[in-house]
Amino acid sequence: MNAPSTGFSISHLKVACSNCNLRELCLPLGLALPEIEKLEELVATRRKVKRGEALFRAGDRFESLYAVRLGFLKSTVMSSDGREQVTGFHMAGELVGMDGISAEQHSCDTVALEDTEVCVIPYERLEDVASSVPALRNHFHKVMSREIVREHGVMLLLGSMHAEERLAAFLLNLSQRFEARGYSRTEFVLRMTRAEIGSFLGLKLETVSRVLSRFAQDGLLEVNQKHVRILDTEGLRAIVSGHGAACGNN
Amino acid sequence: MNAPSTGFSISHLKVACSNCNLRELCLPLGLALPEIEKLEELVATRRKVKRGEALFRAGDRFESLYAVRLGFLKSTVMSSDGREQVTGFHMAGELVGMDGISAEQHSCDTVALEDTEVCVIPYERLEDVASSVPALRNHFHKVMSREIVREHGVMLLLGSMHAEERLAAFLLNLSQRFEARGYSRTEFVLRMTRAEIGSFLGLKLETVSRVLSRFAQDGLLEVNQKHVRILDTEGLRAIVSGHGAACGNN
DNA sequence: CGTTTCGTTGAAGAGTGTCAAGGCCAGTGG
DNA sequence: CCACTGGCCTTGACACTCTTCAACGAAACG
Repeated sequence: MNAPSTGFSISHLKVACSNCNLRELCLPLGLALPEIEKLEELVATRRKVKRGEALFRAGDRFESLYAVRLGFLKSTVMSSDGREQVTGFHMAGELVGMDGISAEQHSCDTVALEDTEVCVIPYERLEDVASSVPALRNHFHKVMSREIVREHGVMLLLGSMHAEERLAAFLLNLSQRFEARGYSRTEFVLRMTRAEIGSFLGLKLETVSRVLSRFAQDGLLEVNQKHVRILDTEGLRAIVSGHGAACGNN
Repeated sequence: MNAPSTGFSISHLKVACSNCNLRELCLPLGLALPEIEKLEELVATRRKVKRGEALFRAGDRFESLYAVRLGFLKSTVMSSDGREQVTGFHMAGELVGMDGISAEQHSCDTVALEDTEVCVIPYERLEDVASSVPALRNHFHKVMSREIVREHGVMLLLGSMHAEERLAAFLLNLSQRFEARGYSRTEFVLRMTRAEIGSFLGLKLETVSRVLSRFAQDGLLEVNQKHVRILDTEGLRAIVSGHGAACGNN
């Protein structure tokens, strides 16, 4: 029963949400012990996804949701004529796969941008457990709702912001998410390419590159390929809120 | 107990989902009678919203979801610096308010574009009923998931399409939704202004107007202010799929 | 260590936005 | 009934942002 810290048994894979350091992100607060136990039954297995591989693809039968344990992924949708759009980037503690519920098959591809590990949450079981654990059900609904709200924010960004504003908002968002996970708020590595950032932000990769260079030139940040250090968070905020702060009109 | 078909009692307002002609849109298929009864208890009241009034506003405490019975609404989000983005238009049979679940308060405004009537679905009661009626719970999850998928589509549109493609996709989407409700697929009235269309599509109202004129000139449709008649659905489809079909490259 | 992928930068051009003027329509009040 | 008003829509001219095309440099990978 008690797995030694060496060894690599199935039971070791079978997880302990209760001492997962992501539980504040994944789980509702204040679950009683019996509830946590039900929950741990829920998470059947883990799954590793190598960089470049897909966790699932559009058209795949929907069976499970996935909680990212570690790593980094992107989701993309594709139009009938082959245009691709990155709809989101996912990091530890986030839940992916909810797009699949509606049609019982996935509607987007979700691909690892670095070696990634996820907890597999069989959906049918989740439905069962959720109906008997109100706090979990509630939490699940909130997570879905939060995704809807997040996407509203992306629509605002795509629909009404300029390139510089989009990039600034994007960097601040990443910054904040890293911070919430205990990483540096100001210094991090971009797991995605310029083209992927561009796709997400509705820009071409050249524009992304140029704007990053401009930010660096203006002393807002340092960029070295994928490595970013934010020097002036407030400056970025000012850019998001209608260009440079000094510009009162608009 | 049995309300006469004349009269206008509360019980009459208290609604019968079972013979609502929108039930295919709102409800899961194949509910047994007792389940439908539970469901009818759920829908406490109706609410009328006059043109221009808000069903709810960002910041309002979240208490209920709303099923549109008749009318037309828009949802908008607003950035801290006052930019507004229309995130969706809603018509009969659609569920609105799901943005509010995550933070227990709404994060967008939802405003009637014409006199509208909604069924009020108190959320707490929905959670209760859903946990004991699997089909309903399932359906609810699907509706939320569908909203996520819809928004992915909007992100694709905003992130990677040109003005003409956006407008064509928008018109086809409306067309299809009207058809699903038994209205004409080819002839309808736009309930929103050019500015609202533009906001939704990430374009300025002038661009919307120009593109509509161009479509009319190309024989794809007739436009008369808010009245639209689609003449060439296939032509519009061709535009959505990478500009004019004849244009093989790109 | 070559090959490939990714990133940067420049110049030219297309697509939208901006500004401005005028037309159309519904509602209002004389 | 008609003139007036205000909101909405259309159209033109011009400016500007972003894309496109192209070349090159830098890092990653086998």
